Amino acid sequence: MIGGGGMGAKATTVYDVAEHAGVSIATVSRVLRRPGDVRDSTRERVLASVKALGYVPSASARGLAARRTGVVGLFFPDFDAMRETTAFVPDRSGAVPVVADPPAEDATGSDLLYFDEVLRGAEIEAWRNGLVLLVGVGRGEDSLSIVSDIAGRVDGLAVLAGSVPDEMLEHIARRIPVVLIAGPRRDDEFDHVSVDNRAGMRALADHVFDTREIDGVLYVRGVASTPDDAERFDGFSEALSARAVADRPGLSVVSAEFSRERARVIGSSLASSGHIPDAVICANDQMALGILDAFRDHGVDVPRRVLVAGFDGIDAGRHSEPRLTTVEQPMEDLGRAAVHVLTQRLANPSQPPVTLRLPVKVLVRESTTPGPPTPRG
Amino acid sequence: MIGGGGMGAKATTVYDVAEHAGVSIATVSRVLRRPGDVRDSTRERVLASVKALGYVPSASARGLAARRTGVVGLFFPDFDAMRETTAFVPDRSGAVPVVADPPAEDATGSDLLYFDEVLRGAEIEAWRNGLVLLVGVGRGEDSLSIVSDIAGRVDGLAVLAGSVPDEMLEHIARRIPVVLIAGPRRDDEFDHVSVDNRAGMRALADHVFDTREIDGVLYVRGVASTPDDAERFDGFSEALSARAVADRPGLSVVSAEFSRERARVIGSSLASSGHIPDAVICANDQMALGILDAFRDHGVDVPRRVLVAGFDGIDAGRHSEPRLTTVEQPMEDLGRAAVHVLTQRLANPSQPPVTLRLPVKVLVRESTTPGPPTPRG
DNA sequence: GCCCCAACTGTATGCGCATACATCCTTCCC
DNA sequence: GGGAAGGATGTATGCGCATACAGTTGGGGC
Repeated sequence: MIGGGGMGAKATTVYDVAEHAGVSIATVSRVLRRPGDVRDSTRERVLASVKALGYVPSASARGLAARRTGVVGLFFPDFDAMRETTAFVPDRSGAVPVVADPPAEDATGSDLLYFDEVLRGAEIEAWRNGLVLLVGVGRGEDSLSIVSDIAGRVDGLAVLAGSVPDEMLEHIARRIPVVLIAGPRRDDEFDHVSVDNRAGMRALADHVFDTREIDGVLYVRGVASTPDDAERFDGFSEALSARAVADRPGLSVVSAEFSRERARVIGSSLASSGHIPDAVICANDQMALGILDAFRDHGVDVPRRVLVAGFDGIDAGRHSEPRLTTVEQPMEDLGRAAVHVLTQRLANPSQPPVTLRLPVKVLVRESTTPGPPTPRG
Repeated sequence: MIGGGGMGAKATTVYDVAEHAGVSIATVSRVLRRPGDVRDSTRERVLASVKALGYVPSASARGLAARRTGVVGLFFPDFDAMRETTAFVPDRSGAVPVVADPPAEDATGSDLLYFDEVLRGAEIEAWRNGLVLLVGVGRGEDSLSIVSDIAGRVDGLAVLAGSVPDEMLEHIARRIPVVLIAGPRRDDEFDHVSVDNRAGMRALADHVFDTREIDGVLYVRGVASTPDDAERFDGFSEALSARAVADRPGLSVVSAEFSRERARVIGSSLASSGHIPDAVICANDQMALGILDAFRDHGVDVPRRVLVAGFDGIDAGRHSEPRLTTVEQPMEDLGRAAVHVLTQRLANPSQPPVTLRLPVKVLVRESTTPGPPTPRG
């Protein structure tokens, strides 16, 4: 029986293959690990036995003996954690519903897409180095045991900064190399990979201020305790103070905690109070989209009445009306860079801590481009 | 030194912890595996040593001893394989480019997004079962060794149907359970998880034919050798033959191999020849988008002159002009179902092969909705 | 005060493979 | 044809943990 997989009859091992091929287990092992060390005729005989017996080497045993697993881990929190608490129940109904699907603005929760790209990059770079990628998603209180579990399975671990307490990171780092993704440069011994939040926001703000005369600007912060938010705000402040006092815009700052909905509320009260600034710059795209939502609802013309810009380069920003000017982060490269740094450290454990700053790019779109609107399509 | 991770000084083991805590390794193991079996005072002492020494259990050793890894694998091919052959080279330039980002139709290559959702579902279901997810992406000729490698690391493997030769699957299945995703019901011993392609396309075609009088219809196939394509075509044929001969549309069939570009070429020649059917139904969204591209270029009005529909529910179809009517596949549920089935089989290896058919949904959008165009935004 | 049982803890072993080292077999050269 | 230098293969061991089983301890009942 083919589908019986591994249970019941125990899986075949090197010993089985060795006996079947009439060689020692060392030879079997060599055929699989360093085929060149084995005579052609022997190798073929062993491979025939491997096929005949359906032999697949146990990575556990291999990892134990070789003291390395060939796996790198990627860990990030699931901001959307509470979404799926239900057990999976197969639905066997046969009817196919036919429903109208009216145009709607993009759903939120695009954080996951963010990770998807990082993950893809990590997988690519892992593959290029002959490694396999293990993904771990932290959910609530289990997070700690999950990271630890994963740490035991891999040769190196990439962790989204802030998703794991420092204490745990240090614990893990005593066993394997750890690289932090999207974290700030900190005064620690970890390797880091991140984007240049400060320079990106600086460039974005400069662009907005250069587009036309801005008397008042609103900066919408995210969660102030996060490094990303802090760095972006620094970049913004820098742009502001770089301008001559004469044409330096008046500044208001408010926080919407990276939430589209909260930003929408803020935008609404702004619009209905009539105190609309000349530009709104947000620490991420979700909040910028929330601002756009509110302004559209209140008939506030973007970009003619007010310029709006975000940060991240999420997909939804390419489909909004108007399309959103933003700072594009190289998500996939973040993932690649993380694994890249891990392999470097694995190859050379004693090298000093590395910090990679990936460059970003300002994408100018209609939300900060006054003038004749670009025709769609 | 914290960042030194695992190299050089060898990682701490149960033996170290046991000695530090003044107990035997069995007790250390029990503290981690079945805390209830150990006296409170002992447990606390051991845990203190674990923390003090930075102990993280080796999953390799654990897996070897316990004969299970606690990992499930997900394997799929990278259709976009040749994209990233370059090594990752960190870019350290400090300048932030500011570039205009004109509206553009979505890039292709959305296949990956397809997998992203499956992956997410698989991860969720794995987590719910106390498992970890290992992802493998097949690329070219390495694919075979990659699958085999992964098979050695996991307790069960979910594989996208068609991405691995049957021979290899059977080989692997002698060691661990294998579930095929999106494959057809076949006469084999594997477990299967797929969507109801036939019923979905049947419902889609019925919808199109019911929308208004269709005299001539073009069906655009994908790669005819794939099960998905075959099942969808069956569903389409079924819808056709279910109609009274009197109002059964004339049929043309052509293949664009699931490619947007090829479909665009087909659409162009159609438009310039003047032989435009009343409806075009495509075996996937990418091809439907290609048709839309061509018709737009040639000024053919969709949906007034011709109805167009696709299959898959990819994101780009929600942003096209007009938006694309399609059959939405529950990608995430596919991933969840696959892992669900795996856990079932792991729990009960002797159960008969399972086939799960997930329901689909027809999303009716403007590409098949004649009448006043829905205002955007 | 003694015995028995339950709750703990320790000892010993094997999981399946990689690999250092020993052994045996070829070739090749003088 | 003898021997040396590799080349090919076999032998023995340990990787770190889970666990069956043996051993120890502490109470409780009589």
